[in-house]
Amino acid sequence: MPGSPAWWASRPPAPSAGRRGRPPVDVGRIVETALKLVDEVGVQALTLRMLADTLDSGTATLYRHFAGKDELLAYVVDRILGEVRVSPESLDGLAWREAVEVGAQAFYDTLRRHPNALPLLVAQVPVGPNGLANRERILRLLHGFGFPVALAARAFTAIGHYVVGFAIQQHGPGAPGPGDQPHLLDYYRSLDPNTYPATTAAADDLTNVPLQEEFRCGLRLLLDGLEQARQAGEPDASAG
Amino acid sequence: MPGSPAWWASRPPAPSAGRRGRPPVDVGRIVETALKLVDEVGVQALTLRMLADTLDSGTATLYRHFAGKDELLAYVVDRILGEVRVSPESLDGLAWREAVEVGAQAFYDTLRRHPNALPLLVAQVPVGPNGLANRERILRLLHGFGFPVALAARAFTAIGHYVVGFAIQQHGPGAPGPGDQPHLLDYYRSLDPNTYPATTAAADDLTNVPLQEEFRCGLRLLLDGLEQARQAGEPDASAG
DNA sequence: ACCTGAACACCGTTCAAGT
DNA sequence: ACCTGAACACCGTTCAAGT
Repeated sequence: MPGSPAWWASRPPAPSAGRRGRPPVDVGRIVETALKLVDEVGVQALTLRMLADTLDSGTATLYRHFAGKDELLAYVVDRILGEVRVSPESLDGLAWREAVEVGAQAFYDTLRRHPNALPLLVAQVPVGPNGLANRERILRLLHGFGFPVALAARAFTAIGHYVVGFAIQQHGPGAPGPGDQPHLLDYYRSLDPNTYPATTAAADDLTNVPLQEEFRCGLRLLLDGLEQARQAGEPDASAG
Repeated sequence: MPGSPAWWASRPPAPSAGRRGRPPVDVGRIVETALKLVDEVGVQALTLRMLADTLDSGTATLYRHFAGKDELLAYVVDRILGEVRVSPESLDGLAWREAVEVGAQAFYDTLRRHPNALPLLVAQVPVGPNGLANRERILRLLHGFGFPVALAARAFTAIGHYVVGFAIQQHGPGAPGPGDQPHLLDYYRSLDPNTYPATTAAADDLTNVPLQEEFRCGLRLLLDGLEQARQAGEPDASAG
């Protein structure tokens, strides 16, 4: 089912109203609660039993709204992508690079709010409504600034990869938290300088860089390359 | 344990020789077999029972060599990173961009050989011996071409993100295989052109691009940006 | 001293029995 | 007609009992 986008359109029947005074168990509340639990305990620790208990329900009930855990998690991903909000007015008068930076920053900020959910965002192409809407917005922006269709598509992919890749390495589960940061630095420094001279020399730069700065620095590198390709006027100007 | 690099140095005692005619169950053979199974059935489907059966052993035996499944999988990751081999002679006389392209291509080719293992490479900073060696090699190369230490570190991170991000979206589990490709294209085309004009217009470019070409195109965008930063002479030339 | 069968406390998923 | 308790076939991990 995941990997195929068709399932997104075929939703189960509308949920019934809640009874016995409990709030109704509808798709929206399940997804909202699942995201809250993922934020709290992580993707790996989330179980359907835990989710059902939090909803004052049973695991079997969840299967009346979703085909399985994977489908539920796909809805959680789209729920997160819905948080990426950039008001059109805030982009007025900006050059394409600045506008894309605002969008990438908003995406990055959203991902930072849900670090435990990051593993969910890497394994699939998001085909939910919010994922589609975000992509549509960026593609239109780039077209408006003269990007050929093919280059705009590649730019979107490259920028998306960069943001998610950066976020997961810096904030994903397993990434060193503020408390572990010195340990990772110590680890790099403890390596034999004769065997790893470049790594030990760059130890500080591999661990101690302010995140916001490093995020923008790498993003600008990517945008610099895109600007060159745009000016060249065709997507494959630098190839062959 | 994952996320902290210290465990890598503390290995369990050397394994005993095999008995009863079976091949010995040592760390190397466990990791090799685990990688083979991951390649065949995927990360999600790999179970310790399956691994133990393949090794003609029991699950409890695995815990004499690894602290748990996570640690075993970290060894599998480093085993994969050991496949990235670039002979120093093949880089002779190349400009830094060409040399980095060769390295990134070798990394990408290795990942393509193990598409089912890709989810393992995104959630952690590889601190195993092969991961360290690869990073050391690239950092030294960049230093040799005049990259300041900080810029070289960021370049390595950015390029690594790009390669893994590209590979997982194109080849990871859940990504559309050759058989699903037309379905994804049809899905994009089936969207309402009034709601998603840019997405439907770019449908072909989002699904039908030759992979090798798209990989190099995006990589070159990144390298273009890095070249500008290098010429500017300092890592934060474009910032503030 | 080293190995491991069998158990433990779970997990996602299903379905027959309830209301 | 809709919901769900209880079961099913697993999972990663542990430890007492074997050699």
